[in-house]
Amino acid sequence: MDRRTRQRHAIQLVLKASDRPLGVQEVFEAARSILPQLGVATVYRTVRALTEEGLLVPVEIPGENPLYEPAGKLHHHHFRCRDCARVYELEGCLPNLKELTPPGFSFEGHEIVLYGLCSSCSPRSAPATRQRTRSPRRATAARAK
Amino acid sequence: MDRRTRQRHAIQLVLKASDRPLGVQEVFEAARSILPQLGVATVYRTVRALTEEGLLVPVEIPGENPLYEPAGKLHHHHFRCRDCARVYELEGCLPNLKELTPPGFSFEGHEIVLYGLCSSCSPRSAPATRQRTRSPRRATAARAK
DNA sequence: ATTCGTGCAAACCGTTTGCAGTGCT
DNA sequence: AGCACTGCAAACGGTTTGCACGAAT
Repeated sequence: MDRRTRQRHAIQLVLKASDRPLGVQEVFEAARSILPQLGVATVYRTVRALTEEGLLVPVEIPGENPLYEPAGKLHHHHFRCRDCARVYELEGCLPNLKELTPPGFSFEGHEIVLYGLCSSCSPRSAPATRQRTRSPRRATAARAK
Repeated sequence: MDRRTRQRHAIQLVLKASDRPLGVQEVFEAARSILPQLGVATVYRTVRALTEEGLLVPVEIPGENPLYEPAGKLHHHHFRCRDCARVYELEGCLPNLKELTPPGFSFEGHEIVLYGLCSSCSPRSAPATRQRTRSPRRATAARAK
């Protein structure tokens, strides 16, 4: 995966321009508005390649299809809005995680996901810019061999 | 879902007898040894029903198919062994989770998953009972409407 | 006797893959 | 020109669903 193609460029652009992790379908739709003839398979292949090259990091939210964000960010976790389903980046982490590890087990990594309502979807302080995304796209799909 | 059928009984039995959350496929195989004519669809339907009835709780490990465990346990999280892929129950939780919530967001829940090697798979202290499960079953599958 | 639950197979849907054509280099 | 990358469509694999049979009440 070393050539500079339009499609690869468009896909990277979309992901870099987003302030939140995106799913393959979202990337596909966004990139398609730049490059109409783009196919989904290419998005899958490219996202996978970029991930293997270390330029992209998969963000796995339990029960959902994987999202992707550009690599190189500081260690962080995510917040998922139960209303608009968007996933936001969180700052910081917790210090005592390792303490949960049972004796005899070795601790290597962790994942934390917070759930709730984002500021746009909170009943009280709904800002003017309340563009809901209402993205319920979910799908029973596979997880690769 | 109110009748006491053999299959429902077998499925509940398998899940109750396990010390760790199980996937649908695992439940299927185990229950099948009790009730050979059992079909997968029934396992899916029953597990879903039991979950909706509040008797089962789904355990979602990022990037994997959902597992299920009997409801009624104390609040806890899970540890996934990167070698044998088994998922273990952890005790306890962390107190400061809410602090990670950004201003304007409302905190409702959280999920924590630890990764590493379980005691059976740790290089040093491998106990005699080292029955590896090496379960690489993973699959690109859907997540249902 | 009813009617719910089951088993089977087809349908679904996100993801992967084979193949022939396209466009980088 | 050579070959990596793309697009298309078929293949995959876990999960769901329609339908007719079988069993619980």
